[in-house]
Amino acid sequence: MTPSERPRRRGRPTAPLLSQEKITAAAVELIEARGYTALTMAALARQLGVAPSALYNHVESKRQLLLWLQDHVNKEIDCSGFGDRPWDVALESWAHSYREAYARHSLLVPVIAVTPIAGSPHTVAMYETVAAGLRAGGWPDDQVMDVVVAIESFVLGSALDAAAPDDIFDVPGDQAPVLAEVVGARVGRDAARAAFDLGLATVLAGLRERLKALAG
Amino acid sequence: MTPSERPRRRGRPTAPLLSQEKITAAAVELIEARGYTALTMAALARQLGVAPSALYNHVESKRQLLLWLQDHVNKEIDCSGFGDRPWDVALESWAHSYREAYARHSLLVPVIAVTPIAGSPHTVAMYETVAAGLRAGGWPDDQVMDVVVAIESFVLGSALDAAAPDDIFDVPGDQAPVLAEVVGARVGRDAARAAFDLGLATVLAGLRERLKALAG
DNA sequence: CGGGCTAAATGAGCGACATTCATATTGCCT
DNA sequence: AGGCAATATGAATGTCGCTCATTTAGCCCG
Repeated sequence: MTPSERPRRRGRPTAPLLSQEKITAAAVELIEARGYTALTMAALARQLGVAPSALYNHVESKRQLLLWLQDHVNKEIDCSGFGDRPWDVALESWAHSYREAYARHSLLVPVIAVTPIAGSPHTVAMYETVAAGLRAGGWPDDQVMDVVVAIESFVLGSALDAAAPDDIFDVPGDQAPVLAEVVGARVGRDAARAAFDLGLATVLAGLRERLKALAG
Repeated sequence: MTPSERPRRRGRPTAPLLSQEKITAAAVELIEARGYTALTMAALARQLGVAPSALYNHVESKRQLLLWLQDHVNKEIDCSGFGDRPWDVALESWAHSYREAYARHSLLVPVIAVTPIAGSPHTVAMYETVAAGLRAGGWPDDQVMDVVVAIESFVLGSALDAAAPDDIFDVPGDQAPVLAEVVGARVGRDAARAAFDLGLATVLAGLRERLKALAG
């Protein structure tokens, strides 16, 4: 049987079929169902029941779509600690939440790391919250962004690392004996997670020390 | 005037025109001259005076080419501190060198973060050196890779950050007043560099403290 | 010495994508 | 009622990475 072709209407529909919200939601659905390689403009249009070219009435380019996705992801990052908890505690839970979000969206990392935040309202809101929290915690204005960027760099690097296969460091023991041994010494655990936890704890300890030195 | 078509030979040449070294070198040249977007298989073949399909007798895929590039880049990272300097000093200069290398090759970051190192001899050698250095510095085997990965995550995240435009955090002051202020408070400096230096110093301080606690 | 195997090139062409464009249809505003 | 703007369609385009049949030349082996 010929599949009953859905009779697509030509021309302007009564109500717009597309919008930023619908497109972003469909993209998220697609990614969660079939991963980032499945996110093509054609597949996205299909998901929305629309011709590929129709998307371009609403989104400038695929790159812009990724920025919408970024803002969507950032909306889910937990900044709630800033305000009611000490800056270091808030920073820690923010970093954890941030890493988890981008571990699931590591393909976005190289895009967002390089894109101005101005067009992304939730992203701006997040930075505002974090910056205000650090300032309230006693950090001088001219170091706040350095702290934010340093943590963020670590978080995004760790998110990439979390997307790596578990055996990424496996090597024949005769080529690199020490490496083979220390790699072997960490099997069993979630290695990427352990490295992140160690790194984050270390940075936070260092930051506390630094702020104390500034104040004292 | 018709450009004198170089008479390409068909069939097997007397001596191979291509090899891993030549291809990698040509790719580096191309990237340094015209950036990563110019690195296409066609352009690379052109650079080598060869048909695009000829490349595939020597390299499996573009992805593999990028891995060759990774190994080439890693060869230039300075690990000389390990062996003759204290572990923390060596780690610091390694991190600096590492970041500089990948700031110039940030497109490789998402690729290498996810690719097993086994096929890349210089990369393996680098990790072996670093692992041996940390062990010699007193780090227990089961934490060596966590330290390495933590530093590496920070370095790669910072390399991405270094590729970002300077105005990435610029926002209208009415939308995010605190953010606008703290961003304004760091103009003039190389912001990405400052964040990296602060982060690295902080991590190193934290690591020293942690190792002391382990020993004591 | 000659015949086949293999390495290494060529060029045509394919399939996936993002993106553009002419065109069509419809609602809204004047 | 007329016209404009919004929003869809589908065909077409250009760029890529990559494959394949074919060609040529050196090398090994009988």
